[in-house]
Amino acid sequence: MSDNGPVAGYDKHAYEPFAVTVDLAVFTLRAGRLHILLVERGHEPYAGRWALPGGFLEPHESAEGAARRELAEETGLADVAGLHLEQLRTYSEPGRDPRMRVVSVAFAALVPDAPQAHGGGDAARAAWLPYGTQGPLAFDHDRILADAQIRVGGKLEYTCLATAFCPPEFTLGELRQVYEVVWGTDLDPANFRRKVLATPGFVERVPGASRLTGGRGKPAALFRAGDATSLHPPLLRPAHEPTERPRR
Amino acid sequence: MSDNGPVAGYDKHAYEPFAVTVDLAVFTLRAGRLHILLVERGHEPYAGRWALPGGFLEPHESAEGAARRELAEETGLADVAGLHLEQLRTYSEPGRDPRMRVVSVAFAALVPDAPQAHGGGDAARAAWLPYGTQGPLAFDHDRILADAQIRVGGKLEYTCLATAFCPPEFTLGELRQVYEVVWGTDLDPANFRRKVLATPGFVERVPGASRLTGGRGKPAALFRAGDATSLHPPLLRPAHEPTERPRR
DNA sequence: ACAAAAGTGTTTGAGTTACACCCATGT
DNA sequence: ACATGGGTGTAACTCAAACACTTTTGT
Repeated sequence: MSDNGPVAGYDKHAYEPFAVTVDLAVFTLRAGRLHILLVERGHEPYAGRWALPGGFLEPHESAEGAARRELAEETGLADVAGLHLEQLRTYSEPGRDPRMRVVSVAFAALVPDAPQAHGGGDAARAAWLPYGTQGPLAFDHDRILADAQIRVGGKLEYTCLATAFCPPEFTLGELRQVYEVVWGTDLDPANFRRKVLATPGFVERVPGASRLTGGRGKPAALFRAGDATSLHPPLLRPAHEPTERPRR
Repeated sequence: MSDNGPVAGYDKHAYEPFAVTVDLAVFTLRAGRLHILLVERGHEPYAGRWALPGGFLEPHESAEGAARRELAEETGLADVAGLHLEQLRTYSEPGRDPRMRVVSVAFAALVPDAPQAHGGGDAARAAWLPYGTQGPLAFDHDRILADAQIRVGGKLEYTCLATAFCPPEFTLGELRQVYEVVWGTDLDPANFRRKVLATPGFVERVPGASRLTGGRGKPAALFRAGDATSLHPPLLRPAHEPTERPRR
């Protein structure tokens, strides 16, 4: 952005051009497992491999705009406007695409329990796969996906992001399951409930309504996502390995 | 990255090329204030305005590589390898540079009390300015800088990042000052000390040595940065609006 | 009746805050 | 002597983990 680069006059074609793309890690919760949206590549390189959905930036759009457009095309969802879409980071290592220099802005998207995936506008096959079963992906998409999963898991701790996985109305048990599935841990239902309700604006009660929770158990109250976005104090993930702490 | 874009054959010059640059928000602590490294623009647009240092990606380097190269050029520091450099996000709105389509990967860098800034390899003037006194910057750099400051402040809470502002050996008072300056709050020295020492790997004692703290007061023990990177439990910033707390 | 999940209550303990107090140095 | 910042001790408080217990459904 400064003029300290080698080109002072911005000769548009003097240098090897960079292609700029977006890649999307689209997560959903289905059948109690974290799923990820993937497309199958039709040609080389990596023909037949799964890859993250994505595509080129068009001249008039920002990376966020391109990501939301791709999200709509690949998921087939009608109202893509309300979905959570978050820029992750940009991957720019030379050689990450063998054909040319591609700089890719990666995004993470969170969608409620998903409609059928379909191959977007073109012939590529698209599918929701349980996270962890996807095998090696094309390009550096394994790394992007891993980075995305870490980011999403971390953001659950200090944001109200978890509601993005839920339908418009949900029970606290469903909300708790979001944390349990993404973190791979169990949470105490009683303490979770207190914690969520003690955070103003995290969720709000839907008056009157309640939902039977799959047959078993007492019917649960329904909640909507509130207008809060951050979680103070945070909802900390249980310590994975209990830290051996020296006492004085 | 997928082939869902409009161009299947990767014709390198068929599209308006994107320029890819890096922009750096370089922070340091000097004289008890947060300072930011800026360069003065020599020509239009925004001639005479301050801007973040940065420049074009060269064909063989990643954004991280370009950022570290620019950091070395602009700060004049010898060992730029150990400095903390962190990708912030990518700014890609069309029109953010009036001349052409520029996609910029922004980084935040943290350096210990700084040597003289000098204009890098070219004629641009460079200087350390106290954060907040810089006036409107060129392009969208005000926003990038604000985003960077928020990110750095937040990361102090749950990472060991604060040592990146310190020289190789430092006192706990100096480390505490990092938090106080970046957050703009005062911290209790006693509790801060306990908190830092209770986190394994945050700092380690330099045996024997101690430093006179600018003349006044008891000589303080010296510490080095440890090998820990994250802070569990976090060192939370005091509540911004003081919660009405019943006194004992 | 039993299992299962929602929801409430209570105990306990870890961690933080606030502040009192001593220590070592320069002026 | 006194101011200044380093460093230790401690009581009060807050919050969250753990778990017992009641409620309401389906089988």
